[in-house]
Amino acid sequence: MYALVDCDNCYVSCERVFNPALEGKAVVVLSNNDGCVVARSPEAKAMGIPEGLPFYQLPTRFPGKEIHALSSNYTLYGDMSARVMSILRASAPDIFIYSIDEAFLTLPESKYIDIDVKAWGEALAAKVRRWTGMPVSIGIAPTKTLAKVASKFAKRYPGYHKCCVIDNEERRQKALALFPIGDVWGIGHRSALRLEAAGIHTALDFTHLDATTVQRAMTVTGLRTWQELHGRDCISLDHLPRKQTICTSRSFPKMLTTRDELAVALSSFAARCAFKLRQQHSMAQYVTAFISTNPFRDDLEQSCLAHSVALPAPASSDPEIVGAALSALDACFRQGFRWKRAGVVVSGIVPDDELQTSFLDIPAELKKKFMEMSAAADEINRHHGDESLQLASAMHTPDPATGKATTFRNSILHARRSPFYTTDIRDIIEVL
DNA sequence: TCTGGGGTCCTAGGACCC
DNA sequence: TCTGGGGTCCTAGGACCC
Repeated sequence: MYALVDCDNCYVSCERVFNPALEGKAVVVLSNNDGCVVARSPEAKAMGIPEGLPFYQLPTRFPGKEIHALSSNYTLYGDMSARVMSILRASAPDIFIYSIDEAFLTLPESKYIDIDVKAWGEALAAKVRRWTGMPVSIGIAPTKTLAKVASKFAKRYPGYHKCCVIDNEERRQKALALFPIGDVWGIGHRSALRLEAAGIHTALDFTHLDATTVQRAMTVTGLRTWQELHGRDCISLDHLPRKQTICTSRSFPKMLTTRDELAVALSSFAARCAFKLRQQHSMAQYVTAFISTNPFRDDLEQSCLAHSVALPAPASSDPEIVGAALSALDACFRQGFRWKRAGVVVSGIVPDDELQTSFLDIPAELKKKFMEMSAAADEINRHHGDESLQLASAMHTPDPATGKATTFRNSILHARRSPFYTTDIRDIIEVL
Protein backbone atom coordinates (compact mmCIF):
# COMPACT_ATOMS: atom_id res chain seq x y z
CA MET A 1 0.00 0.00 0.00
CA TYR A 2 1.03 3.59 -0.63
CA ALA A 3 0.11 6.63 1.40
CA LEU A 4 0.20 9.94 -0.43
CA VAL A 5 0.58 12.84 1.96
CA ASP A 6 -0.33 16.16 0.35
CA CYS A 7 -0.19 19.58 2.03
CA ASP A 8 -3.45 21.51 1.69
CA ASN A 9 -2.90 24.75 -0.27
CA CYS A 10 0.75 24.54 0.72
CA TYR A 11 1.99 28.11 0.21
CA VAL A 12 -1.12 29.71 1.65
CA SER A 13 -1.00 27.37 4.65
CA CYS A 14 2.66 28.30 5.32
CA GLU A 15 1.66 31.96 5.43
CA ARG A 16 -1.30 31.27 7.70
CA VAL A 17 0.79 29.44 10.26
CA PHE A 18 2.57 32.69 11.09
CA ASN A 19 -0.25 35.06 10.25
CA PRO A 20 -3.48 33.54 11.60
CA ALA A 21 -5.39 36.69 10.61
CA LEU A 22 -5.37 35.21 7.08
CA GLU A 23 -7.44 32.25 8.29
CA GLY A 24 -10.84 32.12 6.57
CA LYS A 25 -9.91 34.90 4.11
CA ALA A 26 -9.33 34.82 0.36
CA VAL A 27 -5.52 34.59 0.07
CA VAL A 28 -3.36 34.22 -3.04
CA VAL A 29 0.41 33.79 -3.36
CA LEU A 30 2.15 35.31 -6.39
CA SER A 31 5.05 34.20 -8.59
CA ASN A 32 8.41 36.02 -8.81
CA ASN A 33 8.13 39.72 -9.63
CA ASP A 34 4.55 39.46 -8.32
CA GLY A 35 3.61 38.30 -11.82
CA CYS A 36 0.71 35.89 -11.46
CA VAL A 37 -1.27 33.79 -8.99
CA VAL A 38 0.43 30.47 -8.17
CA ALA A 39 -1.46 29.42 -5.03
CA ARG A 40 -4.96 30.09 -3.69
CA SER A 41 -6.78 29.53 -0.42
CA PRO A 42 -10.07 27.58 -0.61
CA GLU A 43 -11.90 30.92 -0.23
CA ALA A 44 -10.00 32.35 -3.21
CA LYS A 45 -10.78 29.22 -5.26
CA ALA A 46 -14.47 29.48 -4.32
CA MET A 47 -14.43 33.08 -5.50
CA GLY A 48 -13.41 31.80 -8.94
CA ILE A 49 -9.85 33.16 -9.04
CA PRO A 50 -8.05 30.97 -11.59
CA GLU A 51 -4.50 29.71 -11.16
CA GLY A 52 -2.09 31.66 -13.33
CA LEU A 53 -4.16 34.84 -13.33
CA PRO A 54 -1.89 37.88 -13.87
CA PHE A 55 -1.82 39.83 -10.61
CA TYR A 56 -2.55 43.17 -12.30
CA GLN A 57 -5.89 41.76 -13.53
CA LEU A 58 -7.05 40.87 -10.02
CA PRO A 59 -8.70 44.24 -9.16
CA THR A 60 -10.54 44.45 -12.50
CA ARG A 61 -11.64 40.81 -12.52
CA PHE A 62 -12.72 40.82 -8.86
CA PRO A 63 -13.70 44.40 -8.05
CA GLY A 64 -14.52 45.28 -4.47
CA LYS A 65 -13.45 41.87 -3.12
CA GLU A 66 -11.19 41.52 -0.12
CA ILE A 67 -8.26 39.50 -1.43
CA HIS A 68 -4.94 39.19 0.38
CA ALA A 69 -2.11 38.88 -2.15
CA LEU A 70 1.37 37.87 -0.97
CA SER A 71 4.69 37.62 -2.80
CA SER A 72 6.14 34.13 -2.73
CA ASN A 73 8.53 33.37 0.11
CA TYR A 74 10.27 30.20 -1.05
CA THR A 75 12.69 30.31 1.86
CA LEU A 76 9.76 29.92 4.24
CA TYR A 77 7.96 27.28 2.13
CA GLY A 78 11.14 25.21 1.71
CA ASP A 79 11.79 25.25 5.46
CA MET A 80 8.20 24.34 6.34
CA SER A 81 8.28 21.52 3.79
CA ALA A 82 11.46 20.14 5.35
CA ARG A 83 9.74 20.08 8.76
CA VAL A 84 6.76 18.17 7.39
CA MET A 85 8.98 15.70 5.54
CA SER A 86 11.07 15.00 8.63
CA ILE A 87 7.93 13.97 10.52
CA LEU A 88 6.87 11.70 7.64
CA ARG A 89 10.33 10.17 7.48
CA ALA A 90 10.08 9.22 11.13
CA SER A 91 6.62 7.69 10.57
CA ALA A 92 7.22 5.29 7.68
CA PRO A 93 10.29 3.31 6.62
CA ASP A 94 10.24 4.32 2.97
CA ILE A 95 9.48 7.84 1.78
CA PHE A 96 9.70 9.40 -1.67
CA ILE A 97 9.50 13.19 -1.68
CA TYR A 98 7.64 13.95 -4.89
CA SER A 99 7.49 17.73 -4.66
CA ILE A 100 7.69 20.54 -2.12
CA ASP A 101 4.23 19.65 -0.82
CA GLU A 102 3.79 15.92 -1.49
CA ALA A 103 5.39 12.64 -0.48
CA PHE A 104 4.60 8.97 -1.09
CA LEU A 105 5.10 6.63 1.85
CA THR A 106 5.37 2.90 1.21
CA LEU A 107 3.55 0.82 3.80
CA PRO A 108 4.98 -2.71 3.84
CA GLU A 109 2.26 -5.31 4.25
CA SER A 110 4.17 -7.18 6.91
CA LYS A 111 4.11 -4.18 9.18
CA TYR A 112 0.74 -2.66 8.39
CA ILE A 113 -1.42 -5.72 7.77
CA ASP A 114 -2.70 -5.87 11.32
CA ILE A 115 -3.17 -2.21 12.02
CA ASP A 116 -6.07 0.00 11.08
CA VAL A 117 -4.49 2.08 8.28
CA LYS A 118 -7.33 4.58 8.37
CA ALA A 119 -6.69 5.36 12.02
CA TRP A 120 -2.94 5.40 11.36
CA GLY A 121 -3.41 7.97 8.57
CA GLU A 122 -5.71 10.17 10.63
CA ALA A 123 -3.21 10.17 13.47
CA LEU A 124 -0.34 11.05 11.12
CA ALA A 125 -2.26 13.98 9.63
CA ALA A 126 -3.11 15.22 13.12
CA LYS A 127 0.52 14.92 14.22
CA VAL A 128 1.81 16.93 11.23
CA ARG A 129 -0.80 19.60 11.91
CA ARG A 130 0.00 19.78 15.61
CA TRP A 131 3.78 19.84 15.22
CA THR A 132 4.09 22.20 12.22
CA GLY A 133 0.73 23.93 11.75
CA MET A 134 0.50 22.49 8.22
CA PRO A 135 -2.83 20.85 7.26
CA VAL A 136 -2.28 17.70 5.17
CA SER A 137 -4.57 15.20 3.46
CA ILE A 138 -3.66 11.54 3.12
CA GLY A 139 -4.78 9.01 0.51
CA ILE A 140 -3.99 5.32 1.00
CA ALA A 141 -4.37 2.73 -1.78
CA PRO A 142 -2.55 -0.15 -3.52
CA THR A 143 -1.23 2.07 -6.35
CA LYS A 144 0.12 5.61 -6.44
CA THR A 145 -2.54 6.79 -8.89
CA LEU A 146 -5.32 5.44 -6.65
CA ALA A 147 -3.62 6.99 -3.60
CA LYS A 148 -3.80 10.33 -5.44
CA VAL A 149 -7.52 9.78 -6.03
CA ALA A 150 -8.00 8.93 -2.36
CA SER A 151 -6.12 12.03 -1.19
CA LYS A 152 -8.45 14.25 -3.22
CA PHE A 153 -11.45 12.70 -1.46
CA ALA A 154 -9.71 13.27 1.89
CA LYS A 155 -9.23 16.92 0.93
CA ARG A 156 -12.73 17.45 -0.41
CA TYR A 157 -14.85 15.84 2.32
CA PRO A 158 -14.26 16.71 6.00
CA GLY A 159 -16.04 13.48 6.96
CA TYR A 160 -12.88 11.54 6.09
CA HIS A 161 -10.93 13.29 8.89
CA LYS A 162 -8.00 13.97 6.52
CA CYS A 163 -7.50 10.36 5.46
CA CYS A 164 -9.25 8.29 2.79
CA VAL A 165 -8.48 4.63 2.11
CA ILE A 166 -9.26 2.72 -1.10
CA ASP A 167 -8.49 -0.85 -0.17
CA ASN A 168 -11.16 -3.01 -1.79
CA GLU A 169 -12.93 -3.42 -5.09
CA GLU A 170 -16.20 -1.87 -3.97
CA ARG A 171 -14.50 1.31 -2.74
CA ARG A 172 -12.36 1.50 -5.88
CA GLN A 173 -15.40 1.36 -8.17
CA LYS A 174 -17.35 3.87 -6.08
CA ALA A 175 -14.46 6.34 -5.94
CA LEU A 176 -13.64 6.13 -9.64
CA ALA A 177 -17.29 6.58 -10.62
CA LEU A 178 -17.30 9.92 -8.78
CA PHE A 179 -13.92 11.05 -10.09
CA PRO A 180 -13.73 13.32 -13.18
CA ILE A 181 -11.31 11.96 -15.80
CA GLY A 182 -9.43 15.26 -16.03
CA ASP A 183 -8.52 15.11 -12.33
CA VAL A 184 -6.67 11.79 -12.68
CA TRP A 185 -2.91 11.97 -12.11
CA GLY A 186 -1.31 11.56 -15.55
CA ILE A 187 -4.35 12.74 -17.56
CA GLY A 188 -3.61 16.29 -18.63
CA HIS A 189 -5.74 18.94 -20.22
CA ARG A 190 -5.27 17.69 -23.79
CA SER A 191 -6.09 14.05 -23.10
CA ALA A 192 -9.04 15.03 -20.92
CA LEU A 193 -10.58 17.06 -23.77
CA ARG A 194 -10.23 14.15 -26.20
CA LEU A 195 -11.63 11.64 -23.71
CA GLU A 196 -14.58 13.90 -22.83
CA ALA A 197 -15.34 14.27 -26.53
CA ALA A 198 -15.44 10.48 -26.77
CA GLY A 199 -17.93 10.27 -23.89
CA ILE A 200 -15.41 9.26 -21.22
CA HIS A 201 -16.28 11.46 -18.26
CA THR A 202 -15.15 9.61 -15.13
CA ALA A 203 -12.11 7.58 -14.15
CA LEU A 204 -14.40 4.54 -14.08
CA ASP A 205 -15.44 5.12 -17.73
CA PHE A 206 -11.74 5.23 -18.61
CA THR A 207 -11.02 1.89 -16.93
CA HIS A 208 -13.77 0.32 -19.07
CA LEU A 209 -11.83 1.06 -22.29
CA ASP A 210 -9.71 -1.79 -23.57
CA ALA A 211 -5.95 -1.69 -23.13
CA THR A 212 -4.97 -1.56 -26.81
CA THR A 213 -7.27 1.40 -27.48
CA VAL A 214 -5.72 3.27 -24.57
CA GLN A 215 -2.17 2.52 -25.67
CA ARG A 216 -2.86 3.50 -29.27
CA ALA A 217 -4.35 6.83 -28.27
CA MET A 218 -2.16 7.74 -25.31
CA THR A 219 1.07 5.71 -25.62
CA VAL A 220 2.46 3.58 -22.84
CA THR A 221 2.21 6.40 -20.30
CA GLY A 222 -1.58 6.41 -20.72
CA LEU A 223 -1.63 2.64 -20.46
CA ARG A 224 0.27 2.82 -17.17
CA THR A 225 -2.32 5.17 -15.72
CA TRP A 226 -5.05 2.77 -16.90
CA GLN A 227 -3.30 -0.17 -15.20
CA GLU A 228 -2.83 1.80 -11.99
CA LEU A 229 -6.52 2.68 -11.87
CA HIS A 230 -7.24 -1.04 -12.16
CA GLY A 231 -5.13 -1.53 -9.04
CA ARG A 232 -1.93 -2.80 -10.67
CA ASP A 233 1.12 -1.06 -9.26
CA CYS A 234 3.33 -0.02 -12.20
CA ILE A 235 4.64 3.52 -11.72
CA SER A 236 8.03 3.36 -10.08
CA LEU A 237 9.48 6.40 -8.33
CA ASP A 238 12.69 5.03 -6.87
CA HIS A 239 14.68 5.95 -9.96
CA LEU A 240 16.75 8.98 -10.79
CA PRO A 241 17.70 10.63 -7.54
CA ARG A 242 20.13 12.41 -9.89
CA LYS A 243 18.51 14.87 -12.21
CA GLN A 244 19.35 14.59 -15.89
CA THR A 245 19.04 18.26 -16.66
CA ILE A 246 19.12 21.22 -14.32
CA CYS A 247 17.67 24.57 -15.28
CA THR A 248 17.61 27.99 -13.67
CA SER A 249 15.57 30.65 -15.43
CA ARG A 250 13.75 33.85 -14.51
CA SER A 251 11.68 36.60 -16.01
CA PHE A 252 13.04 40.11 -15.47
CA PRO A 253 11.09 42.84 -13.75
CA LYS A 254 12.08 45.14 -16.66
CA MET A 255 13.09 44.21 -20.17
CA LEU A 256 16.85 44.17 -20.80
CA THR A 257 18.58 45.28 -23.98
CA THR A 258 22.34 45.01 -23.53
CA ARG A 259 24.66 42.04 -23.49
CA ASP A 260 26.18 43.21 -20.18
CA GLU A 261 22.85 43.31 -18.32
CA LEU A 262 22.06 39.79 -19.53
CA ALA A 263 25.54 38.64 -18.52
CA VAL A 264 24.86 39.58 -14.89
CA ALA A 265 21.61 37.61 -14.88
CA LEU A 266 23.09 34.59 -16.69
CA SER A 267 26.10 34.53 -14.34
CA SER A 268 23.72 34.32 -11.43
CA PHE A 269 21.66 31.54 -13.10
CA ALA A 270 24.79 29.60 -14.07
CA ALA A 271 26.18 29.81 -10.54
CA ARG A 272 22.84 28.54 -9.24
CA CYS A 273 23.01 25.58 -11.67
CA ALA A 274 26.58 24.86 -10.56
CA PHE A 275 25.44 24.88 -6.93
CA LYS A 276 22.59 22.45 -7.70
CA LEU A 277 25.08 20.17 -9.48
CA ARG A 278 27.37 20.13 -6.45
CA GLN A 279 24.43 19.44 -4.14
CA GLN A 280 23.66 16.21 -5.97
CA HIS A 281 27.36 15.31 -6.44
CA SER A 282 27.24 15.69 -10.20
CA MET A 283 29.06 17.39 -13.02
CA ALA A 284 27.74 18.59 -16.35
CA GLN A 285 29.16 18.27 -19.84
CA TYR A 286 27.02 20.86 -21.60
CA VAL A 287 25.90 24.38 -20.73
CA THR A 288 23.07 26.09 -22.62
CA ALA A 289 22.11 29.74 -22.32
CA PHE A 290 18.80 31.05 -23.67
CA ILE A 291 17.24 34.50 -23.89
CA SER A 292 13.73 35.36 -24.98
CA THR A 293 11.53 38.40 -25.52
CA ASN A 294 8.11 38.96 -23.93
CA PRO A 295 5.60 36.78 -25.84
CA PHE A 296 2.68 38.86 -24.52
CA ARG A 297 3.90 41.99 -26.28
CA ASP A 298 2.67 41.55 -29.87
CA ASP A 299 3.75 45.13 -30.48
CA LEU A 300 7.43 44.21 -30.09
CA GLU A 301 9.62 42.09 -32.33
CA GLN A 302 9.87 38.55 -30.94
CA SER A 303 12.91 36.36 -30.62
CA CYS A 304 14.11 33.38 -28.64
CA LEU A 305 17.80 32.55 -28.94
CA ALA A 306 19.85 29.77 -27.42
CA HIS A 307 23.32 28.35 -27.69
CA SER A 308 24.96 25.28 -26.16
CA VAL A 309 28.60 24.93 -25.24
CA ALA A 310 30.30 21.56 -24.72
CA LEU A 311 32.71 21.73 -21.80
CA PRO A 312 36.17 20.24 -22.44
CA ALA A 313 35.49 17.91 -19.49
CA PRO A 314 32.64 17.55 -16.96
CA ALA A 315 32.57 20.43 -14.46
CA SER A 316 30.59 21.78 -11.51
CA SER A 317 32.62 24.77 -10.28
CA ASP A 318 31.21 28.28 -10.51
CA PRO A 319 34.00 29.67 -12.73
CA GLU A 320 33.73 26.85 -15.28
CA ILE A 321 29.92 26.80 -15.53
CA VAL A 322 29.60 30.60 -15.48
CA GLY A 323 32.38 30.96 -18.06
CA ALA A 324 30.65 28.52 -20.40
CA ALA A 325 27.28 30.26 -19.93
CA LEU A 326 28.81 33.62 -20.80
CA SER A 327 30.45 32.28 -23.95
CA ALA A 328 27.10 30.73 -24.90
CA LEU A 329 25.52 34.15 -24.40
CA ASP A 330 28.10 35.81 -26.63
CA ALA A 331 27.41 33.20 -29.31
CA CYS A 332 23.66 33.82 -29.40
CA PHE A 333 23.17 37.45 -28.35
CA ARG A 334 21.69 39.88 -30.90
CA GLN A 335 21.20 43.63 -30.57
CA GLY A 336 17.84 45.27 -31.13
CA PHE A 337 15.50 43.21 -28.98
CA ARG A 338 14.00 43.75 -25.54
CA TRP A 339 14.73 40.63 -23.51
CA LYS A 340 12.24 39.58 -20.83
CA ARG A 341 13.42 36.15 -19.75
CA ALA A 342 16.61 34.14 -19.75
CA GLY A 343 17.98 30.94 -18.34
CA VAL A 344 20.81 28.45 -18.10
CA VAL A 345 20.43 24.69 -18.58
CA VAL A 346 23.17 22.22 -17.70
CA SER A 347 22.97 18.71 -19.16
CA GLY A 348 25.02 15.62 -19.88
CA ILE A 349 25.11 15.11 -16.15
CA VAL A 350 27.51 12.52 -14.69
CA PRO A 351 28.43 11.58 -11.11
CA ASP A 352 31.38 13.62 -9.83
CA ASP A 353 33.32 10.55 -8.74
CA GLU A 354 33.63 9.42 -12.35
CA LEU A 355 35.72 12.43 -13.23
CA GLN A 356 37.66 11.87 -16.42
CA THR A 357 40.66 13.95 -17.26
CA SER A 358 41.10 15.36 -20.72
CA PHE A 359 44.10 17.07 -22.26
CA LEU A 360 41.64 19.64 -23.63
CA ASP A 361 40.53 20.60 -20.14
CA ILE A 362 41.94 23.39 -18.03
CA PRO A 363 45.06 22.40 -16.04
CA ALA A 364 44.29 19.92 -13.27
CA GLU A 365 45.80 22.19 -10.62
CA LEU A 366 43.50 25.07 -11.64
CA LYS A 367 40.44 22.80 -11.83
CA LYS A 368 41.15 21.59 -8.31
CA LYS A 369 41.40 25.20 -7.09
CA PHE A 370 38.09 26.08 -8.70
CA MET A 371 36.40 23.12 -7.03
CA GLU A 372 37.87 23.91 -3.61
CA MET A 373 36.85 27.54 -4.00
CA SER A 374 33.27 26.61 -4.89
CA ALA A 375 33.03 24.19 -1.97
CA ALA A 376 34.31 26.88 0.40
CA ALA A 377 31.80 29.38 -0.98
CA ASP A 378 28.97 26.86 -0.48
CA GLU A 379 29.98 26.45 3.14
CA ILE A 380 30.16 30.20 3.76
CA ASN A 381 26.81 30.78 2.07
CA ARG A 382 25.23 27.98 4.07
CA HIS A 383 26.29 29.67 7.30
CA HIS A 384 25.80 33.30 6.40
CA GLY A 385 23.04 33.35 3.77
CA ASP A 386 22.77 32.62 0.10
CA GLU A 387 24.35 35.78 -1.26
CA SER A 388 27.26 36.23 1.12
CA LEU A 389 29.85 35.21 -1.43
CA GLN A 390 29.47 35.07 -5.18
CA LEU A 391 31.28 35.80 -8.40
CA ALA A 392 31.62 39.48 -9.33
CA SER A 393 30.15 38.71 -12.75
CA ALA A 394 26.78 38.06 -11.06
CA MET A 395 26.71 41.61 -9.68
CA HIS A 396 25.77 44.87 -11.32
CA THR A 397 28.30 47.68 -11.66
CA PRO A 398 28.43 49.49 -8.31
CA ASP A 399 26.24 52.53 -7.86
CA PRO A 400 28.72 55.47 -8.11
CA ALA A 401 26.92 57.35 -5.32
CA THR A 402 26.96 54.63 -2.69
CA GLY A 403 29.68 52.34 -4.02
CA LYS A 404 27.28 49.42 -3.48
CA ALA A 405 26.79 46.72 -6.08
CA THR A 406 23.43 44.96 -6.26
CA THR A 407 23.07 41.32 -7.21
CA PHE A 408 20.71 39.98 -9.81
CA ARG A 409 18.66 38.25 -7.16
CA ASN A 410 17.86 41.33 -5.19
CA SER A 411 16.54 42.95 -8.36
CA ILE A 412 13.61 40.48 -8.31
CA LEU A 413 10.46 42.15 -7.04
CA HIS A 414 8.54 40.77 -4.11
CA ALA A 415 6.88 43.79 -2.64
CA ARG A 416 4.42 41.78 -0.50
CA ARG A 417 6.66 39.11 0.90
CA SER A 418 6.21 37.87 4.46
CA PRO A 419 9.22 37.73 6.83
CA PHE A 420 11.62 34.76 6.95
CA TYR A 421 9.98 33.63 10.18
CA THR A 422 11.87 30.36 10.51
CA THR A 423 15.27 30.99 8.95
CA ASP A 424 16.37 34.51 9.90
CA ILE A 425 16.78 35.45 13.56
CA ARG A 426 15.87 39.07 12.74
CA ASP A 427 12.46 37.90 11.55
CA ILE A 428 11.60 35.70 14.47
CA ILE A 429 8.11 36.25 15.83
CA GLU A 430 7.85 38.33 18.98
CA VAL A 431 5.29 37.37 21.60
CA LEU A 432 4.37 40.46 23.55
C1' DT B 1 2.85 49.15 -17.48
C1' DC B 2 2.06 44.68 -15.25
C1' DT B 3 1.49 37.63 -17.65
C1' DG B 4 6.14 31.85 -13.22
C1' DG B 5 9.69 28.21 -12.85
C1' DG B 6 11.53 23.58 -12.96
C1' DG B 7 11.34 19.07 -14.23
C1' DT B 8 10.39 13.97 -16.81
C1' DC B 9 9.02 10.80 -20.43
C1' DC B 10 7.64 9.34 -25.06
C1' DT B 11 7.48 9.38 -30.09
C1' DA B 12 8.41 10.51 -34.82
C1' DG B 13 11.56 11.51 -38.09
C1' DG B 14 16.10 12.40 -39.92
C1' DA B 15 20.99 11.19 -40.21
C1' DC B 16 23.93 7.76 -40.32
C1' DC B 17 25.92 2.96 -40.27
C1' DC B 18 26.70 -1.72 -42.55
C1' DT C 1 9.48 0.41 -65.46
C1' DC C 2 11.81 -1.55 -61.78
C1' DT C 3 15.57 1.11 -56.64
C1' DG C 4 16.81 -3.35 -49.70
C1' DG C 5 16.73 -4.22 -44.95
C1' DG C 6 17.88 -3.55 -40.42
C1' DG C 7 19.80 -1.10 -36.90
C1' DT C 8 21.37 3.05 -33.65
C1' DC C 9 21.57 7.69 -32.21
C1' DC C 10 20.02 12.30 -31.83
C1' DT C 11 16.70 16.00 -31.70
C1' DA C 12 12.45 18.53 -31.62
C1' DG C 13 8.10 18.70 -30.06
C1' DG C 14 4.25 17.26 -27.38
C1' DA C 15 2.28 15.84 -23.12
C1' DC C 16 2.44 15.59 -18.48
C1' DC C 17 3.63 16.77 -13.38
C1' DC C 18 4.12 20.15 -9.27
